[in-house]
Amino acid sequence: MADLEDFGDLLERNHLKKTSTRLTVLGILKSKREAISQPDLEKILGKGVDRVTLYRTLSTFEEKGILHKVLDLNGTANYAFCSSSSHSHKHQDEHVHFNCTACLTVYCLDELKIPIVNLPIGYSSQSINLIVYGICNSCNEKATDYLKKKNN
Amino acid sequence: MADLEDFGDLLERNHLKKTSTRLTVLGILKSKREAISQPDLEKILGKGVDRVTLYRTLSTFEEKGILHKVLDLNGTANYAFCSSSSHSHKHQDEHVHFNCTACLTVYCLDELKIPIVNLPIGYSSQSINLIVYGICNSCNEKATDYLKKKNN
DNA sequence: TTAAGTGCAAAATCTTTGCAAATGT
DNA sequence: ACATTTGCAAAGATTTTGCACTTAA
Repeated sequence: MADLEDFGDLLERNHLKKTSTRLTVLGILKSKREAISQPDLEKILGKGVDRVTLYRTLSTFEEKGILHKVLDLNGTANYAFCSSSSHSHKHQDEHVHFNCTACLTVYCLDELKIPIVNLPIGYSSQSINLIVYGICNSCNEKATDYLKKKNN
Repeated sequence: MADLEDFGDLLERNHLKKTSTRLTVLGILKSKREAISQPDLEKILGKGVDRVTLYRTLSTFEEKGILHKVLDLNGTANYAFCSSSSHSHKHQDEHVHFNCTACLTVYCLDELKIPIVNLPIGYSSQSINLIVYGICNSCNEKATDYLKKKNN
């Protein structure tokens, strides 16, 4: 699998050492299109990885622009792989996020770009965050299935 | 001042008792167009108001749709008066927020409505949150003044 | 009077810090 | 070998809970 190689490159480019925690975290996040919270990552990783290390790993990745942070409904930080992370050092994640209020998953809708906002005079923009709260595809389907069953 | 009366009405309409903490908090938030964090409110209120009561006051107000919660850069909850709070029970705050990365103030840009987002099939929206990070008018002016002084 | 709201103490979470030991280059 | 990263313990910060007391209606 070339992915591990890619992660190695990615870490190297960012002057970070290629440690197992870092590779694992990148692997998990790359494989999903969801943003995952620190507590959830902790569950996935099991107790092989120290919580503090995870905190540090995530904030390092965020500083380097490898991951971006999305705050969900509760203000919990969720992390997702930056599709543009290979391009630059800059923290740019100008796509829409979707937070399902049923399953709490945070989706990165990479294809949906954030429209331009005309700020009042004197205000200058550094970055933008647009998050839509609602019911995701999967939860909507579950609800539909449930109703079907009920009516049969 | 008719405001206190208004707050009384507002509380009554929401089946909440007219207590001094609630009136004070509403007064503070109504007078600003900024969203204020729990710690900042606590500072303003002084130790006359218990921290726990403040937490409960804010979350009650949010549930009732009297205040809306905006998460700033750090994921800290900031609360602002809902301009539409008089209309309905629904939590609708579809305007843009601005979080200054210099002074950390969260502004409600009520006049800036959030553009419509076309979600992928199967996703349904309940509410939307758009927050722009950057430098606010006041901080930009301070920077300009500083440069002027420096060059004279 | 009495249900709702408050204040205090204490628990539960969440996040950061300091430092010695381990690890990648 | 040496700077970086990790793990642990502990501190700090934030938020919630339980319960007796108080207050608005």
